Amino acid sequence: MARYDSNHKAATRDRIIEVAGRRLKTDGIEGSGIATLMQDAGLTNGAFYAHFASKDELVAIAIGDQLATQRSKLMSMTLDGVGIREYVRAYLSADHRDDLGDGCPSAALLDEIGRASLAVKAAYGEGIMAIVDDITAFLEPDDPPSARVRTLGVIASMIGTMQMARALADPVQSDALLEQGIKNAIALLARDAYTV
Amino acid sequence: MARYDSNHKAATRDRIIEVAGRRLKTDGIEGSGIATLMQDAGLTNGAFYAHFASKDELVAIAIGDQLATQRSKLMSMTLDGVGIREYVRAYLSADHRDDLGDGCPSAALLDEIGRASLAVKAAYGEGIMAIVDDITAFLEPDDPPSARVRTLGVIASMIGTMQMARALADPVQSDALLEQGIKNAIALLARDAYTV
DNA sequence: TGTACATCAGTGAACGCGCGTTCACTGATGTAC
DNA sequence: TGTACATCAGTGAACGCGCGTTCACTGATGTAC
Repeated sequence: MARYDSNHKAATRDRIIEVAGRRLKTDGIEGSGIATLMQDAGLTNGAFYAHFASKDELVAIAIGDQLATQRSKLMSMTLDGVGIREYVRAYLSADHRDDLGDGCPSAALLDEIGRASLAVKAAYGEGIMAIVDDITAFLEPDDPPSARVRTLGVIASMIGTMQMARALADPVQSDALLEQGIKNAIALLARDAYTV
Repeated sequence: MARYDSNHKAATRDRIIEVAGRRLKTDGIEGSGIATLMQDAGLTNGAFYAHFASKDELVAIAIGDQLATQRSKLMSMTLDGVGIREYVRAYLSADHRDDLGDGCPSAALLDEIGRASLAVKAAYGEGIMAIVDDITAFLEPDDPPSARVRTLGVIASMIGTMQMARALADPVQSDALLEQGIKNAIALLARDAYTV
């Protein structure tokens, strides 16, 4: 193979992490094999261990990367009262429901993360809490200790709604649930913002 | 092997379904192998196909059975305003979070169900909707078409909260989230019951 | 009453396959002389 | 300028293992005569 410029290997590693994030969300952690992940990145299975110590390490990194991507997308929006409602509507949309690969890693993987290694859970916890902190800073700049957990509660509610919408085979029920989920999230956010 | 009385085989089948439900919730669908499931039931792998056509068939049946069990437990309670709050508190408790095997199949498996076969999703949809209908009949006996989806929304919210509580490695955050989830579920129920 | 046979739930070895992981090797390039 | 060697990202075959599934067989019992 060719000799590459100094950042080639790092770029390859980043590419693996990115395509792995997508594949994990589509097929699940246990449903995604090393050979498939590497093929997605245009490589063969053997090269994997030149970049990562184990599948578990990649899973932790890829989940952290997915959350970081979600976070920066979120931070590029204006999260005032209007912006947050827009975000809720986009999150609980049929488009998001039907697009696992581009979607939220929590909705795609949360119960598997609960069963995963401590390393994966730690990476997930850090990533989701960074998002929670950012949103909370927008919603309640005074940031009382209880504000973070209220934000987290709304997020958890939205994740459960999306998972349920994906599990229901009946599209009418699924669509109706998403609509209801939007109302619920907005109600909880209002409650959070204006009552203690 | 012995010749058994007429209901022996049906009893064995029921036992497999029951232990499979527990194992699936603990280890996930992809994480549970036939050999392990049969060992749990005190049998060897080969006997599996005398009872079920495939792993997928058992998964669909076991998930349906888990939901039916949950339903009958729920129906043995008085689901008035007080009873439903009690149920929410029991659902979003640390005990439930730490006991996968005896717990809610939705919280344990919902994202995997979303990726599963149509047969599994259909079994899940029927089971969860039966529960939703029962609860709705208690909460809003007039049963307007929108009442079911409001009940489903609260359930989905509780499921997401439980999954998040299980994914967080930090017990302080996890406990706080459960507390918040109880408040949220009760708020959504009140909203559902008294506003349109 | 005693013997031969049918029944059938369950056994356990085997099938091909994909898993995570290892490793000897490749081959295009940069460097040394 | 031309040749020999070092580098190293990536290849692809192989490892032992567990997967879902198949199947010839077991062996305790009930039935037939």
